[in-house]
Amino acid sequence: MPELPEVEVTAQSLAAQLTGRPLMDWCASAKRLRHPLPAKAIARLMACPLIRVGRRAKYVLMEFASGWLAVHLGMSGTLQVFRGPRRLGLHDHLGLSFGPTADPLTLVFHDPRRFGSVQFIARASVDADIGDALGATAQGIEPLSDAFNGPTLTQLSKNVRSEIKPWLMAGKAVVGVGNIYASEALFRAGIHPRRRAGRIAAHRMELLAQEIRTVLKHAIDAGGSSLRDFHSADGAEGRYGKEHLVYDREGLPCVRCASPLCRIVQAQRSSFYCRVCQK
DNA sequence: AAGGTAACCTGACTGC
DNA sequence: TGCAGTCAGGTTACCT
Repeated sequence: MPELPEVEVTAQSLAAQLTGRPLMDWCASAKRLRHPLPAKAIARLMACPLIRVGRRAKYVLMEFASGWLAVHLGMSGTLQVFRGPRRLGLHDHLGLSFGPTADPLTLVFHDPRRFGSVQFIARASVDADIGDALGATAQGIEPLSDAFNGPTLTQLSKNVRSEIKPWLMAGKAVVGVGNIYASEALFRAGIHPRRRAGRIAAHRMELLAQEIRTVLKHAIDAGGSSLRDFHSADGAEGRYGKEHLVYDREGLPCVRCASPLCRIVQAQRSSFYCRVCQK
């Protein structure tokens, strides 16, 4: 479910509801996620205020004085805030209760497929960029930052022989672009998903960088894509799913030229594109 | 270095 | 109604 826009919408919602509140209690399920829950670190955060909530790549970052809780939503994860205390239900893995005691809020991490994770990143272990501590998919440039533009993307793709779509999704050059938005941005830029990254002209890379930003911003404004069951931390549904131009539209007419859209598989993931409009 | 493959999981959907 | 097969927004480890 969650690519950058869904994670951003979640982080913004958590920030609005939980910033400044102290962690008062927590509970966890016994089922294991991609990483074991950092139980000791969470225990040490008791009574510590949540300084702020942000995002890096596809990670939600909850900042405390001693470090960050980094939550990855995997394929099916959600973070939702509930008023008052709340027990963990089926597929809930972590509950964090924030004060004040008179009016507590409980944050619940729910993830049926358990591809998600919760890690603690100690402040002391971070040099410059927290992305370095988060793994291979968080190394690249944030696509909504000023540092992300055509010339930079062109520079990074020099001599890269990988196909553009898997390269975009790998997170080494740009982070947060997942399967949906990679397909959408490439369609809007008129670039075939199989084209070699290092063989795309600078002016087309410029357009691609622009379309990546456009697609992500539109999705954030719409509250995220709502495939299956995405909803943000306040329970609202994303509406971007209705705006997909190619994703999950195999065989349907291209909005530009009306020829049937194609589906191929790259790096084990479905790619959707128009064979006429994308070269 | 880059590509392929399998693995980690549950749930929704399709077709027989 | 049920059962088997397929697919899903992500990441990582291990092969060639």
